[in-house]
Amino acid sequence: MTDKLFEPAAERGVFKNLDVLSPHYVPGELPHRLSEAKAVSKILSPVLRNEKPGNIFIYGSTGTGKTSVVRHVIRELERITSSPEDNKAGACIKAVYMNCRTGYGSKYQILLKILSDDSMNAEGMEKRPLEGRRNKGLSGLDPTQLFEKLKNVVSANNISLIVVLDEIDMVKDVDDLMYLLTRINDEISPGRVSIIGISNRTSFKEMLDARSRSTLCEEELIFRCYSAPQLETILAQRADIGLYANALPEGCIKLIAALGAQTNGDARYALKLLQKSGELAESEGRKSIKADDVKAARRKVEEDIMYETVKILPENQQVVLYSIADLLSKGGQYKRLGEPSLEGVAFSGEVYEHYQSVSKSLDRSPVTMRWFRDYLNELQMLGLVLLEDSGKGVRGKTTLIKLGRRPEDIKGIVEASLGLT
DNA sequence: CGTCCACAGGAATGACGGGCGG
DNA sequence: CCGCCCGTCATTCCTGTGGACG
Repeated sequence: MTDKLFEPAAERGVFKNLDVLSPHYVPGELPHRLSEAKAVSKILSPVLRNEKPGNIFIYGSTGTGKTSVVRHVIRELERITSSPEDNKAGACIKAVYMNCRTGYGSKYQILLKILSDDSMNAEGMEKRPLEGRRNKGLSGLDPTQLFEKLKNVVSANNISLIVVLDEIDMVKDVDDLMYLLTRINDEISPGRVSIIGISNRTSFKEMLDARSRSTLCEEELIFRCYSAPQLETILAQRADIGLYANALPEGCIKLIAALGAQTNGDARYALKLLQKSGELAESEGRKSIKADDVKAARRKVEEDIMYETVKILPENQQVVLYSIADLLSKGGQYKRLGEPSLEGVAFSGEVYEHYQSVSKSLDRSPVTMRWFRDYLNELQMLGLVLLEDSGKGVRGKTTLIKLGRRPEDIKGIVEASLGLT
């Protein structure tokens, strides 16, 4: 029983406000991430005195609040600078956030984004006599010109520019980008640029060259996974705002949190689990979630998450993934030489052959070996396939390809994404 | 032991489409 | 509307590497 006698009539039985469960929602308070938020704001605080803060590299697996914390701190920073009594130094802070996975995978695209971002063009820009007319929207310029342009804008307006690069491991020429952005600080007197890089890949740091590593990692933060009790608080907080009272029994919170903790302490996963559980309950006309809903939602969530990553892949990559799944689901092993067959493993050669015939049957023209290999590596980066160097004994030099889960499942997901039958 | 096979991944180059100036 | 300059995707060519085999 709630303390209210009458609940307002609602179409939905469980959800009051679904937005709250979205991964993009940044709550006013971040449970269990206060010290991280403080650390970030402390590093950034020089910006309020018009001094350059250190670059930050944030590392932590998915759903550990990296993005939320950064957005939260930036939001706070913007609030402070917009109030004259808090912003005594008159600092002009521009923060540009982008997720490098979605369309910002090269230094060019990133520079373009920074320059075209609303916050860079908002007030002030046109008024200053920095270059006369064409200030807005210039693309079709080469990177060095973009660079000069950015320098001018930042310097002429004494901007403290904070570039947030989420999923920074997805940008191809990071080293170039790092060099470019940090060089601005050497070449201009007023104005400064600092970088916040976010990644969930451990290996990323090693991929950087020594120079850009030391610049990016001036300050380093590691976000640890959430424990089950921590996830409980997070879930309870969101349920409080997003769900009707009593829609989520205590036991279900614990269950979802436990499952979330098993899945790398991924809050995003846990929240999605909550959402799907609620939808299941609603679909049966109930007003509260049962443990069975949660269990049933699990599989759905995993498929959903995978589907999301597959869906945004270029079609060619999807076809490559499909070929792998298809071959492995048929138990593909290397047949040409009388070699020991390995369960669930395929060689790059045979997969390429299969890919060619799959492409034909889909009425698409297959790409060359060369690109096929690049796609394979790309899929590995995304964690969709496992590649292993065939060490000794197997064959000259080849790659062993495996899938993280059942080939049939992946096949189905890609089929859905490509719109096959 | 040299040669060939099967593959990895760098470099050069071209086709294509988008925004911009005229 | 056209030509220009860009980035991206893709091909082609190439060099390197390691096991297999006569």
